[in-house]
Amino acid sequence: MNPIRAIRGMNDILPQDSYLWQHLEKVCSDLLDAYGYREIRLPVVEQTQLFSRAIGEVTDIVEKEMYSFEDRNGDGLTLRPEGTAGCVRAFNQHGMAGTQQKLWYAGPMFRHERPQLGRQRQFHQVGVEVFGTASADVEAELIVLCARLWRSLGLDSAVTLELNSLGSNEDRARYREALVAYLSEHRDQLDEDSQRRLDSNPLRILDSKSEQTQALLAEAPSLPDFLDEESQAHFAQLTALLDAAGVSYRLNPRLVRGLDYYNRTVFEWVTDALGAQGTVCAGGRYDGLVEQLGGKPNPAAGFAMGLERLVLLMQELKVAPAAPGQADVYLVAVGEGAALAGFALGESLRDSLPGLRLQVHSGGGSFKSQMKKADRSGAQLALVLGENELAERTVGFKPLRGGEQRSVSQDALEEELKHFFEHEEH
RNA sequence: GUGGCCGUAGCUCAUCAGGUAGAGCACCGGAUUGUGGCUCCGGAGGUGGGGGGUUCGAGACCCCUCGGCCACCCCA
Repeated sequence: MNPIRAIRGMNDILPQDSYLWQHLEKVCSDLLDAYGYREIRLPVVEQTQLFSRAIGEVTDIVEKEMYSFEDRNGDGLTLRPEGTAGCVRAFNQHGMAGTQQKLWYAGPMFRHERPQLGRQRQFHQVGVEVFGTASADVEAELIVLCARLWRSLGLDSAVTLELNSLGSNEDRARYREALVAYLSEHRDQLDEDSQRRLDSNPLRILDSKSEQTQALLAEAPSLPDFLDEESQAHFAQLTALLDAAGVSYRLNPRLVRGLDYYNRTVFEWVTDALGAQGTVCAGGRYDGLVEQLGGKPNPAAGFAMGLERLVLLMQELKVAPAAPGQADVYLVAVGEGAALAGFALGESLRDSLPGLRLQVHSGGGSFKSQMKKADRSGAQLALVLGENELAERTVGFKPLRGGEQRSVSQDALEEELKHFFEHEEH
């Protein structure tokens, strides 16, 4: 019989890596907490309609990447391909309209794409959203928060910020028209993909990788020229705030996002250390989305970061913290009586020293094989219990990383352990 | 979804004009009685991703399929 394998593009995260994920998640949640953001936990499955309305009917995500299915009631459901839509839905559903909300969430997202480095079918994001505030200090805070996160993780040297404004919906519509008019005249000079996008999603042509297309775009109408006064002022305020905070950025008038709901500010944190999947974090303002999903008009902005990519980047840059050992103390017990006593001793140590990372050997075996496991656990100390110790009510106290084994009475063990690890701290 | 490269023990790889597979690491055990890390010895572990075809005979050749990597596309 063939062994069952995981679904393509849906990977296990093994213990040798999970500690890194935990580290990343902890740094994120601590930082968000420090900025006053609160966690919201959202379902992984939503009505299909939520995503087609939020992300845009003609986007690739909706057209060909969603995991959609009918449930037993015949309802059309979809595994969330991104987090913002569900977050907006919750915002509306729970009557948060009119209040300022600073929220974050983390969890798996699903897109049926061809897997490659930094791109899985089940991948993980941390998303951050701010509802109810229209001013640019919101985007500035989101960006500054990211910058601090990169510093905490040791990634700041490898990521750069790209920034642009899409203007108002009207600005964007006028620009779109002008761009289509210009490109249509030169349609035959566009690459194949761009020709297709000319009808479906013309703004995406701006970040085409085709040299020929890029050459053509040099002469094309430029998005910043189409911004109305308000959008210009908004963008100016944002850059002033970033300058004041000392966050550097690169203005990229070609930067557009793949999801339809953005307006005004869009930004991306990119790296060249990860091959083709260079975007590690991206977001922007989406003032129209709340209303679009049936709520009262409510300004909003947010971003999401890809955790797989951040983990890869930490590994690539070798800024990942070292993997912790399985235990600090490993208790070895040989013989039936000793195994029994050792098991009880382990529990009593856990009572008296709750923070102690103690592994009690299980599975029996010789001193030799148990000691071998003690060593491989990464423990600093082995506690050895055999017939002799049992008879004397002592325990062998053996430092594994230098030092001599000595015998310690079981009554004094707690104090000896405290003493040992106080010195280990340094 | 498209294109290129690839798929041999848990991992990294080797072998051979096509004649039914090895090494290192890891794992388990041993090297005088109850003790790890170094060394030495031994053991276990592969229907050669899966299926079909060519052949007297295929892991090696052909096809399909599944999977991996890279790029496109897309995006975090």
